[in-house]
Amino acid sequence: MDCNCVSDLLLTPPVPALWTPGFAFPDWAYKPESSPGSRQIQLWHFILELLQKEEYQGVIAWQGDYGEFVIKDPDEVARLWGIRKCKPHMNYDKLSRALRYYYNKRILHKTKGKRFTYKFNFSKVVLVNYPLLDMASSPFLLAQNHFNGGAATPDCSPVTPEALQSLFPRLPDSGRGTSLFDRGAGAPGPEGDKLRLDTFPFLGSGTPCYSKPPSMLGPYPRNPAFDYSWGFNPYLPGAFSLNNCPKLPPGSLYPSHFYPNPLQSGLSQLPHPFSSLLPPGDTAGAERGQSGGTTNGSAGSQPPRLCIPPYPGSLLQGRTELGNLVPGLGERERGEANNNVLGSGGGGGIGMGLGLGLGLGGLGLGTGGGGRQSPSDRRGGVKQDPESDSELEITDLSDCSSENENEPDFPLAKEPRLGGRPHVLEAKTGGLAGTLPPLSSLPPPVSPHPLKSLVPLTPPPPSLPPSLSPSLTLVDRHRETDSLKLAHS
DNA sequence: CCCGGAATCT
DNA sequence: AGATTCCGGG
Repeated sequence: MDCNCVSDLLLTPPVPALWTPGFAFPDWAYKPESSPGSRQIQLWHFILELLQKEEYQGVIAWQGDYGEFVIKDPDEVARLWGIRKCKPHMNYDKLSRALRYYYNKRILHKTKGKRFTYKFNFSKVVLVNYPLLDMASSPFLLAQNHFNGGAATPDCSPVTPEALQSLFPRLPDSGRGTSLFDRGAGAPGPEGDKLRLDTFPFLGSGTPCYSKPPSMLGPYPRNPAFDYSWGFNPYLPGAFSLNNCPKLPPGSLYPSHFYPNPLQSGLSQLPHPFSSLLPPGDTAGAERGQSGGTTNGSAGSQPPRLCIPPYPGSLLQGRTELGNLVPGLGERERGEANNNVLGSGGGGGIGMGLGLGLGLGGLGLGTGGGGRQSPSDRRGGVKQDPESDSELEITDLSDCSSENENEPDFPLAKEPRLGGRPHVLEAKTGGLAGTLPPLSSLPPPVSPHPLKSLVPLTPPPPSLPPSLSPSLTLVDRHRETDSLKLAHS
């Protein structure tokens, strides 16, 4: 409280009246402000956040295996983290300690032999946020799950970041530079929503395939298992089903209050996946282009949200599995218990998929103008120049109470040492590579996964671009993971 | 760098 | 609980 960090501000979403705490991260993963105790963003969220922002590609980026990322600039990451947490004395050593802290939780593990390289266990990450998700139901997760032969290796049974990104995709044009600390601006205007609706007839204002989250329908216990702060609740009937879609009033498909995102400064910045369909120039935030991000994100409008009704085509046409799942929700427990889901692939739901495969891979980064403006770019600057940080918007620590630390000063603009540490993957990142975790390393498809038949192959609506064909992407990705799996064996 | 124990803080 | 801080050790 004493720390009026940017993060604090950002983590305080304009919670609409309809908002209930029902949709939030599990407690251990994220404490919304309303909840007692720590409300700070967690490190791994922050990491994901950074990874997601194109402007931080120079600092941290996906690299190597699925889920693997490299901290290209440890000091910078630490600095950003320190800023976020109002810990001026944060450094990589401490940060890495905190990362190590995740090993036990199996959210992260270290890629041995590669400095500054860690790997997300996306299965865990997903589970954390979608604890009820039956891994057996997701081709991605399933394939990934087989990765380790179902063994309970503490190591990776990672869901591909790709899969994760299908859930929480990084906006291909994230180059518009919503800053990590800019939460408000660039909210998808009505235009954007409209467009999306237009693009997806099934989402059309006339027939919004959305149903109210349980929390909206009535009170339910605040069970972490029900928390979906990333905005998309796979367990919502409307999420997966084309049927039984209670209609919302026109225009209410993306009501900001419907899926307000508590992770305001974090994953909430994840854009609507469909926004990648927006024609260039349309998007609300497009104006930012090269400005290198916003200066302050209080546009007053709603923050960008992730309201993802997964693409229905990739879902079972029926509601069945979910229908079966949902009633059992209450019995599920939280946290680690959900790890079981990983191994308990067995009989579970079938082919309900995650509604992923939005074909992001086919979309250009379109990050439009300006090229990216990695914070590390300023490494060419001078250390003593406090201004050099201003372009980051993150660096304003004036709000940071220095009660904790008697020394108020952050190591402001760090000494740019572009040549200092090895900058991995600097060249390769032409466009999309920076946005998506590397897929290129994957071997070519080998053979269809036997379970492929479980994947709904419903053809996409005609209006859908080919790249969005879920049947294609799903299968393809399935193959990818499959072949990857083979490669590992 | 990386690891993990321990004390401490919030 | 989730860090943060410190630290000895590899």
